[in-house]
Amino acid sequence: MVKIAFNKIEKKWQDKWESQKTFEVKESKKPKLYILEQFPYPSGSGLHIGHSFVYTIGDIYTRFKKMQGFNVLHPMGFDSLGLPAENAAIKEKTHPKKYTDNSVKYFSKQQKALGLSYDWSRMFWTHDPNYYKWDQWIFLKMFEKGLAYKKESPVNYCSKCDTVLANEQVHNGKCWRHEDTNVEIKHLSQWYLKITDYADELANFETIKGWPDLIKKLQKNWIGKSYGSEILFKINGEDWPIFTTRPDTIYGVTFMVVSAQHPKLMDLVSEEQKKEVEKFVKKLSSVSEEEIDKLEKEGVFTGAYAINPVNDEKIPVYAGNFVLADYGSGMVMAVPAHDQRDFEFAKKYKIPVKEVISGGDIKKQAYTNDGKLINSDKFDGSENRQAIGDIIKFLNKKKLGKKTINFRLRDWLVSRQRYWGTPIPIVNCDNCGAMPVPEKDLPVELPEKVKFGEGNPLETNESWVKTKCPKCGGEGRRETDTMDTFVNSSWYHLRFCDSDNKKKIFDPKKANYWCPIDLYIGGKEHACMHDIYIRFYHKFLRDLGLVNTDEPAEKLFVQGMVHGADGNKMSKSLGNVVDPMEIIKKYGADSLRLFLISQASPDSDFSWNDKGVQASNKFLNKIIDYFNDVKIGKSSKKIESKINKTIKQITQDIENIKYNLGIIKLRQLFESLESEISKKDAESFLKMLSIFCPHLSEELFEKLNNKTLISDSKWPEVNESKINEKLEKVEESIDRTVSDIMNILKIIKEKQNKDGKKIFIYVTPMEIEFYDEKDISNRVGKPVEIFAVNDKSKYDPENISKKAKFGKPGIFVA
RNA sequence: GCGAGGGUUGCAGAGUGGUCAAAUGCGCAGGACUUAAGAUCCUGUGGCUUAGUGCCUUCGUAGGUUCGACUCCUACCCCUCGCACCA
Repeated sequence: MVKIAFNKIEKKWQDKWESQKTFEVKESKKPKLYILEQFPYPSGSGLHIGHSFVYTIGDIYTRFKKMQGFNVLHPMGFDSLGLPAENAAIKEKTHPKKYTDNSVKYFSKQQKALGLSYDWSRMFWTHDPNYYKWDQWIFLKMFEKGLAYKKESPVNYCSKCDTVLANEQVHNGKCWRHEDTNVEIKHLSQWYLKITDYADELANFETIKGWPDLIKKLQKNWIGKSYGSEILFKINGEDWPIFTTRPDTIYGVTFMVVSAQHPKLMDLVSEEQKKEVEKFVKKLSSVSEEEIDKLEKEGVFTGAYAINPVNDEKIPVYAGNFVLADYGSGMVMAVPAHDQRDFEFAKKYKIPVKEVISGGDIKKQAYTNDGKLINSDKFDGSENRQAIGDIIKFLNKKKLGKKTINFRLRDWLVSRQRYWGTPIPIVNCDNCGAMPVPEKDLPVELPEKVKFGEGNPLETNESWVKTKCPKCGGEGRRETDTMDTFVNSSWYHLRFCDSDNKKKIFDPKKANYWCPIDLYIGGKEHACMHDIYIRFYHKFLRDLGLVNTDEPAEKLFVQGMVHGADGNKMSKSLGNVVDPMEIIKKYGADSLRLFLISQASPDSDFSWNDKGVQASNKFLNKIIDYFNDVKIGKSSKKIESKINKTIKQITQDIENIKYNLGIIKLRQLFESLESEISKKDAESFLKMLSIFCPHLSEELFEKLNNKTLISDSKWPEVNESKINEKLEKVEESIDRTVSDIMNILKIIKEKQNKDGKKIFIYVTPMEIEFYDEKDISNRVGKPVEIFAVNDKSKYDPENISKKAKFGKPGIFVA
């Protein structure tokens, strides 16, 4: 027995793929394919099992398609700007750049240990100024087109850190570093990207037919296109627009609610109510919608009154904790009789409830069904659905209302008051305002010398902040906000097409050759954010004429989550985390890869299972043993049939990314392999195995005296004429016969306390050539004799051969 | 709270209208090999029954549709993901 040390051969083949540039590609006449897994944030703790899983899924598909003759682009890079590097700077006093560079090194080393088929020559990281230069360039293009603009909006703020906090840094309303400090709300003027200009196009899913329904549903609800009306209410002589889908209930409005986080809230508040409103606002901390929904609905009277445009009624305005400042106009009209949330609020603050749609009983709860209007002046008696249009027409004439489409999707707030992100290329000048940095001055590089831990780090480097206004040449100050790191990952798929380009963001010719991504693989947690942002950016770059496709990806594949062995999400606190590197060390990368994709369907969640990896490892060891002993010569008809059938099935399974089912077929094929097979069949088996377990397959392929790489070889083709269904049927009946014999043996042991000594089998003459005495004897553990039913010399004391049928031989146990 | 997905036999998981007591792997049991253990191989693995048969119960819980449901519908319970400054 020649044992193979997995770790040794893995290194050997990884080095060969690298030195032979096996997976490096360039544009060619061959049909192209672009396969991309969402690139990772290189966290300091290294690769986790979920990473190994996604990369393996993409790797298998890449190797498969390459062998089928496609020109496959499969790149990898690092989304390396982000909060963890900055947190490390604060907590561990390392510089984010140093922290990140180390992480990237560590991370890519671990990725290589998995034997992934990347074109590493295209690798980049987003904290490289050569990359984020183009983030800035896109920002300037958006600014030029009015898609980047400034607006005031609320943020979480810790007075002790003197810093804006991420949601993640807020724990139960307190700062992550100062448990005794309440997080406050502060309003800052911040940069937004006008993604809503693309909302309508993003809400069209015809262009992404290859995406899973679940993602399309999530995006649809997230974008939330709704048809309604905008109605103007006057408050202190000023117009306040509100959005509603129910203008039919406008006569039932008994109060208004403005978001407690609304930047103009204090303008409304009367002197008498000021103290109370301030107290109320101070209590609020988070800007998260999730929190808002879970909160008890509370409010406080502002002292202001709005005028209902249909009847000039005076309506009290409340500040509420459940209205979003960013959605619509940050104010809603409340109709307690016909909206449950408004109803509960009205009961709580003893606000009148006015019924305007008949048909319900509004004493205990709101009536939300249809009916005829009442208490609605001239609209009394009309059906409420009908009234929606009529009331809008009426308001439209007075220029106080109009039909409108509203999106739940909000503009993208990209400003971050943090260091480790792309600097926003703007110079603020007292005379000229916010001026774009000229293209020739890009990139605006992050200064290395800054202080962490208090305030916005960029503001601590005065010499960086101070600059000249690009327009008037006077004194200017650089924008110290950096961009949300989601910006970096919104167009990286295009940079991969031409990652070395020093002059342009990318060469459109190259991008148009490779795009769209044919298979994009990622997690469902990105459905509403990244997966929408990347579509938005792609469309924007299309409108600049840089790409000629409407969508970044033809097909999206959403992989499942790997849970801990206890079924829970892997987490340090639960102690159920599995480190892929330890598994590789112990069992080899091939075993890990095989386990990850054979355990469950790649698109469904599954739980880690130590025994499962061992089983994969065991399977590979059996394969090694087999190839040590096998005689390369001629294959039997049975094996030829099996091999070809397996090729046919497995090709389909891989195409459908049902790798788990493919592995089962490969295992079944392996179980039936015989001690002698042809070189071609042996190679076909290895080729099918190679996309899952590339290292071992290369090694065994080499042992078959091949000088070339299995990774460069051709995917086996099906020879339909070799597939023999009759053979397969016979095999099934042999299995059934063995099982029947075992059953009979069991029964006579139990009933008659008799041990069967010898088995006699009577088979039809047509089948007898397939029945092998030694094989069956081996399986049932008793001597076996097989006769044809028409054999005159057979031993058959009970005349059982008479009962034998095709596919069901007679059995006599002596 | 809202939106999306899911709950299958001891475990991990296949299976979306009949061919399902339900693939495959693990675990467990019996047998072969071995001085023995391990590895490997064979067989079995819901219950009862039977010389290879037949019957009963099961796919989160409770109902419903259907000649027939793990698969379709309704309600409820539980789990996972997302909710806009984590990536």
